[in-house]
Amino acid sequence: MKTDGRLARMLHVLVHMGLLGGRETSERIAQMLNTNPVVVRRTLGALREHGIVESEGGRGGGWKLTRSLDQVTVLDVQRALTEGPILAAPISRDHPTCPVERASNSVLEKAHAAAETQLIAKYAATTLAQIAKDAKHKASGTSR
Amino acid sequence: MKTDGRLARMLHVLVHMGLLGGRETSERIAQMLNTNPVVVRRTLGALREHGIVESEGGRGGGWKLTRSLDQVTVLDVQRALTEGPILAAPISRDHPTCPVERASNSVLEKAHAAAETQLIAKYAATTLAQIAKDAKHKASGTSR
DNA sequence: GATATCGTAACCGATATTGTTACGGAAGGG
DNA sequence: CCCTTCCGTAACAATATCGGTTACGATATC
Repeated sequence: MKTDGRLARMLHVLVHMGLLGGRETSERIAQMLNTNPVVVRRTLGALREHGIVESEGGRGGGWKLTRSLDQVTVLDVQRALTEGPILAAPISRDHPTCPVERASNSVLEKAHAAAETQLIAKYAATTLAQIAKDAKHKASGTSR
Repeated sequence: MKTDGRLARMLHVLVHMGLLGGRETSERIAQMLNTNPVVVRRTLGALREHGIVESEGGRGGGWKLTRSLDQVTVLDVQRALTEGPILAAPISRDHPTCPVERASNSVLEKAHAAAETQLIAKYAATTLAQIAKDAKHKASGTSR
C-alpha cells in the first residue's frame, strides 16, 4: 500500500523552517519536498488551523513557525494532520451481530490500541528540536 | 482510508470452521462473510500456501483447517496474508540525502518499530481457540 | 496598477482491496 | 461416459486516498 507521506514531509519541512528562522514561500518549500506549491499549501494549511504555522499572502508573504522547534512534538504535527486514531484496527463488519466476528474484532482492536499507545508515547516524546539535533549529527559524524 | 479487512475476515471464518469441525465450501464461507466465493478462494488460498488450511476440489470438496484452533495464532494468519511489516512507517523519500529528512524518517521508523513490536506480541499471544472462547462468552453472558 | 503570494476548486493518475463475471480443471455419482 | 459439484484463476469495474497539476481568485506590497 502506498503510505501517507504527509507527516514525514511536514517534519522535514518544519525542521528546515526552524533552522532557517525566517519566512518561506510555498515555492521554496515545494523544492525542499520535491513537489509543487499547491501540495504544500494544502498540507501546511492543516498545520495552520492548529496554530503550528502561520501564513501571509501578498508580496513578501509565506509561511512561518509560530513556536520554536523545542515546543512542537511529532504528535502535535500528527494531530494537526488527521484527527482520530493513527492506526486503524482492520476490523470486519460483515455480520455485526455474529459473536465470532465480534470476538475477532475485539482482539484486533485491543492489539491495535496497545500499539497506538506505544506510538503516541514515542511521538509525544520527540520534539522537532531533537530531530534538528539528530540531523546535525548525521550531517557530520557517523550516521549512528 | 479503507482498511484491509482480510485479517479480521480470516479470523472470523477460521474460528467458525474450527467450531463446525468439518469441511466447508467456498459458497458457505462466502455467506458467513457476506461476500462471494471468489473472494473466499483468493484469501483462503494465501492461508493454504502457509499450511493453515487445505482445499479439495470436486464433489464433496471444500476447505478444512489443518490444525486445531489452539495451534493457530493471529500472527500466523497475518503472516500468511502479507509478508513484511504490518505497520509501514510513513516515511518520505523526497531528498534521500538530506540529513533532515533522514533524521525525520529515522524517528518515525523507530516509533513504528516499537508499535509493531507491541502489535506482534499481542498477535502472537492470541490463538484462535481464545477467540472462540470469547465468542461463546459474548453469546451468553455480558459482553465484557 | 503590477507583481508576488496564498486559497481553493477541479481533475487525473497511481495503488490496494473488494466485488463480479467468466471459463477451465478436477473429483466423484449415476 | 456424462453430469454435477467443487476449486483455480484471469479479467475487469467500483471504491477510496494521496499526490500531482492546472486554473483562477483574493490579498498584500511595491
